[in-house]
This record gives sequence, C-alpha cells and structure tokens, in this order.
Amino acid sequence: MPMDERKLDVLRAIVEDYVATQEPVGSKALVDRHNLRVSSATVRNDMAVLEEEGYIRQPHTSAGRIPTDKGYRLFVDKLSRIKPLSPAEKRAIQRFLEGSLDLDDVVHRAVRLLAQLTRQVAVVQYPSLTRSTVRHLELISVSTTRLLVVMITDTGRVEQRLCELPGPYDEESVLTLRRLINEKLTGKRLADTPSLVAALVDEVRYDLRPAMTSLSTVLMESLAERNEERLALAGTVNLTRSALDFHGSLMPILEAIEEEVVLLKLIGETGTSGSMVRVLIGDEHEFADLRTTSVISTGYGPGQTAVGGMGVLGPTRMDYPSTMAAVRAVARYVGEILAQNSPH
Amino acid sequence: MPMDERKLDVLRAIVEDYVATQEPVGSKALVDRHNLRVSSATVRNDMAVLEEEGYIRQPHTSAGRIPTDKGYRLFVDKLSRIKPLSPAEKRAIQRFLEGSLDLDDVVHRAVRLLAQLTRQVAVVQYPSLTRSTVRHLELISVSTTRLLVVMITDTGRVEQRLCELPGPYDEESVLTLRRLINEKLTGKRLADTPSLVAALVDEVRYDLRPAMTSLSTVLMESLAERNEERLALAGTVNLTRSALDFHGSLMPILEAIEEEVVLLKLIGETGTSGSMVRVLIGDEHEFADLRTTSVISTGYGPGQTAVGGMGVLGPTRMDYPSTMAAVRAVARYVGEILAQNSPH
DNA sequence: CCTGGCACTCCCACGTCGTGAGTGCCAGTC
DNA sequence: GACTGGCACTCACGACGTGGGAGTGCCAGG
Repeated sequence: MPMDERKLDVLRAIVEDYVATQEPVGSKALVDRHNLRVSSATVRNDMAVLEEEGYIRQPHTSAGRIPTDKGYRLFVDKLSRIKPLSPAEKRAIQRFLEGSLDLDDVVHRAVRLLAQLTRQVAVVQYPSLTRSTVRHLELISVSTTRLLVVMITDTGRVEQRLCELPGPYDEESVLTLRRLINEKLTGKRLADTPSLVAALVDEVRYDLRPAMTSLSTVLMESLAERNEERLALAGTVNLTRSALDFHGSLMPILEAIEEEVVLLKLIGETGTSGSMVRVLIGDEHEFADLRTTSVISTGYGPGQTAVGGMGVLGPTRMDYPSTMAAVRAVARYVGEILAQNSPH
Repeated sequence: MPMDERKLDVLRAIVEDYVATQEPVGSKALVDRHNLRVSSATVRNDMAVLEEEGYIRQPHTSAGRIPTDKGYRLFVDKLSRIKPLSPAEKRAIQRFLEGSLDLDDVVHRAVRLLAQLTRQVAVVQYPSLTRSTVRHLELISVSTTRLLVVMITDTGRVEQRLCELPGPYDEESVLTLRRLINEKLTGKRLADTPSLVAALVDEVRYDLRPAMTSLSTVLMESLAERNEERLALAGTVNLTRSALDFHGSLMPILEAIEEEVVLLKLIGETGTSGSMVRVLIGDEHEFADLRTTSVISTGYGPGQTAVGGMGVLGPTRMDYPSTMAAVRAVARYVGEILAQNSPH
C-alpha cells in the first residue's frame, strides 16, 4: 500500500524534532513547529498508526513519541536528501586537507576533520594494503646478515620489515635480489603477490636461494599478518555529549572503539560499493552491544575503486542528512588528494 | 617536627581503604580492618590532626575521611613501597612483549599491556627521534625526479619522506648522494644532525648541488616538523569504571587524551630522569581540567638514557603502589626488547 | 595519653503527592 | 469520510518531608 503522504510528513517532522531537541515529541509541539495544515488531534491519529506500524514508539504512556530504528531507516531511505554542504564548508575542508605532508598526515587530518564536522566519533581506515599496488621494493643492508625490506605502495603507504639472512651477503648480491624482486612485483596488486613471491625463489641464482627464501618468508608475513589494517580515530570527546543516548554507560562504545577488529567490520569497505554512503542503524549491524549506535561509512580512494573506508559512529538519534553529507565530502576530498599524490 | 608514627599508619590505612572501597572511611571501620592497636576514639583524634594539617578531609560533616592530594603525595613519597610484581606477572609481561615483530608492534603491545595491568588509560610515546641515532639513510628513486628518503634509527623507528628533485638524476648520482649522506650522518644523534645536514651541500660535486639542496631541505623538515612525537593510547574503556571520580563528566580527560600535546607534556620524558617513576597527583601538573587526575610515568630506552616516555592516567584515587610497579616493569621490559633489537 | 560513652550532625534512601504534558476516544462539523 | 475540539485519564518527574544510620567531637575517667 502506498504510504499516506501526510503520515510521512509527520514521521519526518518527528525525526527532525527529536534529533534536534533530544526529547520525545508530542502532537501539539509538532503542529506548532512544522506547518502541517491540520490539528493536533489529526496528528495524534496518524501517530497512532505510525506506532502500530513500528516506525515510532512511546518511551512510556503519556509521553511523546520517538522514532524507532525502523523509523530512522525509512527516514534515511525515503524522507531525507543528503544535505549539501555550504561552499564555505567545502572550501574549509579542502583547505584543511591540502596542507598534508604525507599519507599519515592526510589520514590524521581527515579523521579529525570528520570528527569536528559531524561532532561524532570518526574512524578512517588506512589505505588497505591488499587493494594497493606495489610501487617499489627496497632492500637496505642494516648489517651483513640483516636486511630492511621497505615496500612502497601507490597510495603512499610504506611498510617496512626486518629480515634475518641465513648468512652474510655482499652488497652486490643484495642488489641482484633487489632488482629481481622489483622486476617481478612492481605494479602488481598486493592481493596477487603471494603467488608471485612464492615463485621468486626458483628464479634466482643457486647461491642466493637461502637469502631469497628468507626474504620471501618475510614478504609473505608482511602480506598476511600485517594485513591487520590500521585505523585512525578521533572525536571520542563527542561521546560525552551523547552519553544519555547510550543509556548512561559509554562502556560498550568505548570497548568497540578500542577493538580495531570491530571498527574494521563496521566501517571497513566490504565490496566495491563505489561512492555510496552506507548507513547502519542500531541493530542492523552485528554487534549487540552497540544496539543504540549507528554507523555512517563510505569508501574512499584515488579513483573509482575504494582503497579504504571511513565513517563515524554515533547514537541512532543523530542528524543523518548532515552526517552523511560530511562523510561523503571528506571521502571525496581525501580521494582527490590521494589521486594527486600518485598519478598512475 | 617528626610526624607521629601512628598518625602515619592511620593515613596509610585511610588511603588504602579509600582506594579499595571508593568510599569515605570512618574511624570505626579503620580499627576493624587494620590492626591498629588503639580504639576508634584515638583514631578520631589523629584524624582530626591529619585533617588540620591538610592530609585528609571530610566530604561533609559526619562523613568519613578521604585523602587530599597532599595526603596522596605523602603516601606515595613516604608510606608506600612500590609493590613488586609476582613472578607470574613478570613472566606474563615478558611473554606478551616477546612476540613483537617490529617497533610499531612493541609499542602497541606495550600500551595495551599497560592499560590491562593498571586498568587505567595508558600512553606510550614512540621513541623520540631527537634522542635516537641514525642507523642508515636510504634514497629510493620513485621516478626520475622523485626520491623517497627513508631514515632508520637505532630504535627501529623508520621515517620516510618524499623529495621532489629540481631535475632528473640518474641512478649513479643518487648512489653518490646516498653514500655521502650515510658517511656523514650514520651513527650521529638526530639532535646533532641539523648542522651536519647544512654542511652536506658544500661537500658534494657541483652538478649534484641542486639535488642535495632539495634533499637537505627535506631532511631538515623531517627533523623539525616531524618532531611532533607520536603516541599510542589504550584503555579508555577503563574510564567508565572511574566515571564517578571525575565528578561524572569524562569530558576533560577525553579531551586531554585527544590532544597529543597535552599527553606529551604529561608523560613525555622531560630530562634524563633515568629509571625513576614519576608521579603527578591532581593539580601538581599544569592542566586545570585534570585536577582529579593523576599521572604515573617513566622513561624507557634501550640503555640508561630514555628515548621516550610511557605512563598511565587515572583518578587521583588510584592504587599507586601497584600502578607504579606496573609502569616500571613494562618500561623495563620494553627497554630490554629495544636493546635486543638494536645491539649498538 | 588513651578509652568508653554520649549527644549531635547531616547525608541519603524512601515514600508521598501535586503538576503538567501528552494521550486516546468520541461526538460533532464540513 | 476525514478532520476537529473537547474531555477524562495516565504517568514521569520534581518537591517535600521523614527516619535511620554512620560518623564525628568532646569530655570525663583510667
């Protein structure tokens, strides 16, 4: 059945008012603040229906109504347009991100910016290794039996790892190894490298095999273990403003925030969702402890494909249109900066 | 005047009980739980004196006493010995830290461990660049006009930075530059490098001067700007347990925690305080917002000199002996690991 | 110098109660 | 049939009052 037009207006009004005031909203207040052209009694009838359908609920009898998760969902899907940022805001974002020195700096600035714009907890995932490509691999002799392996990706991310060699090798051997590795790996997507690395050992002179074996072990480790993605976080202060929304205890969110795995599942890009902003409301995600938390996230990257995710966590009662706009904008600008720094 | 022995016992008992129970402690409870060999009336007299001298206070009339900052200070300085950890704990610490792969990993593990042991917010400063020495500098051609400068320090910290060259240079020139830079800088303390870097330009063949100028600029920047120290943080969840101690609002601490500058001032090593554990109680530090917060910190490093600081923040009412023990132990083991990884 | 006793203080938990915002329902109107 | 005004009803919430109990200060006696 097509949902009654006015009923939707009422729901929208309830969501907007509740988000703004943080208090259950009653029929009288609604007709006052929004120019619905009907009386409060009519609104009451609509609200009764909305409640029956599960979009709103009363905290207790004779209190106003508040949206349910289902209500927010409808609001986000149908009733709101992502609020475009003002030109001034856009300029501010751009200016703030432009001064960045390196990848670390970009990520840090982005996450702070996001926290500040949304006044929520912000998370930015570092560009994922597996979805980057190898730009260069360098071997640096630290001592005669120790090499530092430095891998640079196209997103500017640099990984380094110490490698213990089975015996001493001279400078020239190291150079040979370096050349070979770069020949085979440069330009390859990291996801594809494990098989390539495995094949390296067979390509090399007999006397260099032990060294290459050690190296490939280290490389494999980098690709596997180090696949633990890194995260940057900001805006935990904002939790204090919303303490009430989390029925008083900040523990669950603080716990989730410290657990990188949880955050990654929440904001990490799952597929190639492109430039879509994803919204998870309340228990739409898998973490029971975060029942009253919503997650707004999106992917970002230098081109069309995402190399990482970013987003914010906040109470289900949050300003979805603005938050979504901010997340989308920051992701977009970060993508642009990454593209500038690594013309492919 | 020499402080009366029993009065000190009473103060100690008050601190210990208050820390344990989180409630003002009365004269009756004191004589019950600790075997002071006197009556509650006597204890009351002592408490009256202690209060007059400013070591304890009553939240309100007819309530028990709680220690003041001055009381905690006396307790820490005179009345408590750092509680040695059990062998089991020591083994656990060692085992936990031993599996570390690289510096990042050591720091992360250390900070988590510290948070877990003390049940407070833990902070670890990455080994400070200025107090490290250069182990190796590597130049990597990313394109013909771009070099990646990678600096490895004796603490295992790796800094990288992109350098835009004024024109194209061939592989051999880069090698020459690399050799020269390493000759001059390897083994030097980073604090001493600025003057050395400045001198580099004059040492080089005429045709390489423009490149060397760019490089030295980048190096100087690394040393200056990048001197912004990095931090790792863990255990914010523990704040929820102590919410009451911060008169309800976690905002000030959360704010401080996000402000790296503040944290650095609090736990960063100021001088060469050696292996001492430093304790700042309440408003002994400079941040008015953290009046109810104490800071336990110490330096750590591969040898005698500290390359960084670590510590915990918690309510003034905390278990000082245990916390100090944990901080000292973790710092010690981290130092050992750093020493292992970089035999000088 | 210590102790038992006693009067005093005052926080806190608990129960009571009035108030007001908000509702559901119903009869009346366009 | 959809909307409106009116009315009785429901409860959360804050104010107020009260009793109990933990803890203190003081004093006189050992």
